[in-house]
Amino acid sequence: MSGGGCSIVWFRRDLRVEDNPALAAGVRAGAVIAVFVWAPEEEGHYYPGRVSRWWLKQSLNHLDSSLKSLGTTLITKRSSDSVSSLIEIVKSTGATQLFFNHLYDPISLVRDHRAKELLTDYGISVRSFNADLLYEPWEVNDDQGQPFTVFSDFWNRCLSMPCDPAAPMLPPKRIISGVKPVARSSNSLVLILASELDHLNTHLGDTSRCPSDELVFEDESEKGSNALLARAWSPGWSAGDKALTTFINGPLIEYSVNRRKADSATTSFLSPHLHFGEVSVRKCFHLVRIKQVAWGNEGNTAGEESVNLFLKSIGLREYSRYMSFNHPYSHEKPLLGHLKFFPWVIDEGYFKAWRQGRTGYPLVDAGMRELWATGWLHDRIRVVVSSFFVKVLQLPWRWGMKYFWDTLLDADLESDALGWQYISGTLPDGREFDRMDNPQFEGYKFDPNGEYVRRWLPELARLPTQWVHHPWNTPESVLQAAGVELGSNYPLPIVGLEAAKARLQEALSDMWQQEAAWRAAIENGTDEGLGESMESTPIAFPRDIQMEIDIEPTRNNNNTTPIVRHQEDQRVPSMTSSFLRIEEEEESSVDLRNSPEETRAEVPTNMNMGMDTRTEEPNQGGVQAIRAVVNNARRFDNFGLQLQTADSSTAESSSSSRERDGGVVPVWSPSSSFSEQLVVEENGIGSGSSYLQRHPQSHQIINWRRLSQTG
DNA sequence: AAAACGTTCAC
DNA sequence: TGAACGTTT
Repeated sequence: MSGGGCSIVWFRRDLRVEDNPALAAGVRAGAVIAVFVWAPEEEGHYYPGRVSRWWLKQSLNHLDSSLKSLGTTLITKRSSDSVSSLIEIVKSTGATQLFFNHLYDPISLVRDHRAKELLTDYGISVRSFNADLLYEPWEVNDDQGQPFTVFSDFWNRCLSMPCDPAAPMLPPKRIISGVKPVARSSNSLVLILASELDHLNTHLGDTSRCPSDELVFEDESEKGSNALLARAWSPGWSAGDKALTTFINGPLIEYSVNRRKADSATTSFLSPHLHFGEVSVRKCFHLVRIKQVAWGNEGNTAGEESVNLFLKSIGLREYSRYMSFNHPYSHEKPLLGHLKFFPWVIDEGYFKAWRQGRTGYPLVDAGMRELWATGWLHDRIRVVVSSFFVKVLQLPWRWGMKYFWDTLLDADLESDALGWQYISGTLPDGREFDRMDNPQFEGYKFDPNGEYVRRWLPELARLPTQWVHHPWNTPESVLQAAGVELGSNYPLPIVGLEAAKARLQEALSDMWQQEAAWRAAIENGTDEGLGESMESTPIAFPRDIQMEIDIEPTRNNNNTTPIVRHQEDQRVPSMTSSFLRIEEEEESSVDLRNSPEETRAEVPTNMNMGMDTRTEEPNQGGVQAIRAVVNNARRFDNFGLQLQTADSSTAESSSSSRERDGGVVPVWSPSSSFSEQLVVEENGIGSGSSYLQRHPQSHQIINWRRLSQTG
């Protein structure tokens, strides 16, 4: 035991006892205080949605009972500031160490770093681990030591790393509790236990001074809907483990064949378990690999192919963290900068029709109804509905992403950001913006027999398969026989595909013009005005959208209102009933104002940072993370919460490294004034030349495709 | 056996 | 749309 004190194991999205390095370290170090802090206000816009909160609640209960059977309990805290809560726990328990596992979203990057700094200052020994990824983002680089910019290259490298991902660890056999159990009711057994523990560990902390808060994850209105979820899903790590085994021994082998069916029960259904870290990705990877080898030996190529495909989806999850780490704005800003100039259609009516599954395109509508009803959507259908959203309706992608966030059971900021950016054509390897998918064709591809559509759109149930994916040009007699009355029973398409295509072309040429003008303005050094106006005109978003599907049919299909476009990437709509109200100014102030180089923030310019990656130095992404966080900090400031990073609008980042299982983890610390040079200098590289000078293309829109080809 | 042609699927 | 793969000539 080190130092006689006990350690805090801070659980977050790693709600498992198996293969949990932070927990293992805590157990190794002695007595453990397991803690979960619920501070959703820290997430800003991304207050978790109803179904996601439901899952979390179940998962925490499950973890608590697992911990209890191992000898301790989960202390839960309600907080508006995780780090302060940790400090309070330290004070009340006398803990001397803190262990936690890494997260990679921008808010976590900074929050966790702040936790490290403050608690270290407090004399606490802090260590953090990788529990969420096969490899840490900073471990995967190209031959020049730069982060990859396309998925396939990234994933190929992951699969050919010199070391295999760490083998999963076994769960601890027993945990010595760092807190004395408190007798909530007068339970003599608990008291006996407590005295026993006292006997064993005289230095133990005292939970009576560190009681758990009751965490509230649902309000009365949500309880009914949540009750249904339990029929279909079992949150918690052991159910996740079971799901993993079931999948690997069953549907995995057919994965490649079945993946095109919209409603097949052949996906892994692991995503919510993975989101909350109930299932270890590494364990998943190793088990799947074992199967792959076995099938390889048998010459089962279909099985091998399935494994490759499944691993690829694991890879995309990895890549989403990788992107988030390297480009922390990717959940709110397009990575290819020109999309900033796309004239999105601001039409709440379209948005509502999409959410309610009343667009007039059966496959899209079926998907949206399923999402609303169940919190689940097959991966293929996610692509269909989001592509429709962006290309046909041309609604701002972040509205759609936010809706996914609010409604998906496996809502995951990093994965969803990657998905939507991919769909929106804002990634170098994403699909082209001007390619429009046809929901009718996709319908026959993914739902050839119309079963999926009929399940979720009962009004079309009697339509013959031949017509079920395009009721708009179905003969009147057939419609009548099927009891479909277009425009009342089921809507006509709210936007015709041909019209949408024309509109898209127009919008794109508009976008390129704007982009060219912007670029010209920059070259003339007069970008201030344009940039300023761009940033300062956020589009107001409807505040209280009723997400309930109202029964009244949408009759106004012939949309006569002129299309409103806006030259700005959207504010994220705030649809959840978070008490945190986001005010106008904070969103658009993704402030790129203080330093000139900030104007290229959405373009990843860190591709040719000449730094030595052997030192595992965090790249530019970390710096951007800090910026993002400073913004968030400011956001919190508006609500009277205090974050130490918030006081300066510019942040300096310095980096240092800490040991981690023999490896080195980049640690980011925001301090008083921004200087990217410092980062470089601390590396002992390229001192003197500023980041900007080394990046002449920083001010330009980079053609990523070209770049990635030549590179 | 190489080339031309068709099919499929994009993260 | 075009890269990758499979099939045909």
